[in-house]
Amino acid sequence: MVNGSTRIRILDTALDLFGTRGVATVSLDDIADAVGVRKQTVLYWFKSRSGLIDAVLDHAADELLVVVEAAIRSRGDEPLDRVDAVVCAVFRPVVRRPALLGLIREVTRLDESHINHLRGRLSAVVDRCVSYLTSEMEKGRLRTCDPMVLAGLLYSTVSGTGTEPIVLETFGWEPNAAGLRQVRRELRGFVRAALQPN
Amino acid sequence: MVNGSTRIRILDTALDLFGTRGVATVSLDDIADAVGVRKQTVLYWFKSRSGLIDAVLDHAADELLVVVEAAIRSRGDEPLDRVDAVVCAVFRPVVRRPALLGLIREVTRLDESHINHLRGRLSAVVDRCVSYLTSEMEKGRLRTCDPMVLAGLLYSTVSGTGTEPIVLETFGWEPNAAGLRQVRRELRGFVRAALQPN
DNA sequence: TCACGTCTCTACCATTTGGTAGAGAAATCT
DNA sequence: AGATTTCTCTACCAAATGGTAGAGACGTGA
Repeated sequence: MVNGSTRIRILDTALDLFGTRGVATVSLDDIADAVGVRKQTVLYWFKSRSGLIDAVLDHAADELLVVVEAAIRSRGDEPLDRVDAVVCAVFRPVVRRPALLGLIREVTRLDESHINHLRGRLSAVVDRCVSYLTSEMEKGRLRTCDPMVLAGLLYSTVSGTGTEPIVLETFGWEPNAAGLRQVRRELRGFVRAALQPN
Repeated sequence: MVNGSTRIRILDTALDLFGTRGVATVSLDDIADAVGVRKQTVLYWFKSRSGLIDAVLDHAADELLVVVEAAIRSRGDEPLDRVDAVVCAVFRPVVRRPALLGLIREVTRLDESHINHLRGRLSAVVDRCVSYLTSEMEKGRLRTCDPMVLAGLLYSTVSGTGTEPIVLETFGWEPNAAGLRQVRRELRGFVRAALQPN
């Protein structure tokens, strides 16, 4: 494979389009146009639309895993700081690559097969997060509650904030760099308050 | 209009399908089949697909407004209780009519015109929520922060929890009545902790 | 030079989509 | 009864979709 760049450009472009506009509304022609190529070129690199979707999900999961893994290892021992680091890490793609979380959220609209595909890729991180929260709760360093559900709540809060700028605008928020920093600051405070022990 | 039932059945069915499967993936034929009628009957009642979407959004906004308004008036003076009542109220459709919040969330995937349509219907409640949070913060009865962003965060958390059962399942959650009660309990605790003053 | 694998193209197809035209049944009004 | 309105139907259509078939351009190795 001498020239891998076309394949990667297709993958990147598809991720952006799927994540921002929704998988269902993006056709192979849309992707091909955005890459500057014909639809048949897309079908040369990926055997079908469904295959492309799986490949894009893999691509997204890879990006996300790297980000989260790095954040979990980053800061000191205090769990509130560590969760805070993950929140910041997951929030970064919100600014730099808004499509990423948007695509993960698309999972609710996909076929069973694609759902399972993505789930397989993400389950390791999810398990690690849950067991981490569990152990910190047992030590009394986080508010005691169901760690599984808490992990889901944290995900919903961060992902919802990041993927629904339109909704935030309805609440009066302004979509610029200062606004994003403001949202991130509030988000961190919100999560920190929600996890505080006792 | 002697027989309004067909129109209403179409509206109800479309709300369910749009909300659970996503607006883009549901065709007029799908809706007609589910109602037990031909596509042309749908187009008799609604002048176009776009018109149907707006009508369904109105329908959803109406349902949601009633629920929220009632909850806001319900309990005593304490803001944590009142927010709790709204959380419970918004969570109820999650169980009884999962499509409702799912449809609201679809707003990020819609055209500008539909977005503005829905926004117009919801802005009154949003404004009321924000000004309520503001006044309670000034009285020191809620954790002080940006009330607009907080309102958005609350929405994201509740709506994300309610519309992404698939994600919650990835976190190990079990999709049955007991599981839902569990999620609601954790959600209320989470929000309460996040809003506690100081 | 020739053969071969890589990469993108044009041309085409079957299906599905939103939408139009207009007929027919049935209730309602005069 | 006759006329009109309400409601649903069959029969189409043009455009867009995912996908197939196969040719041509291009570089590489023998």
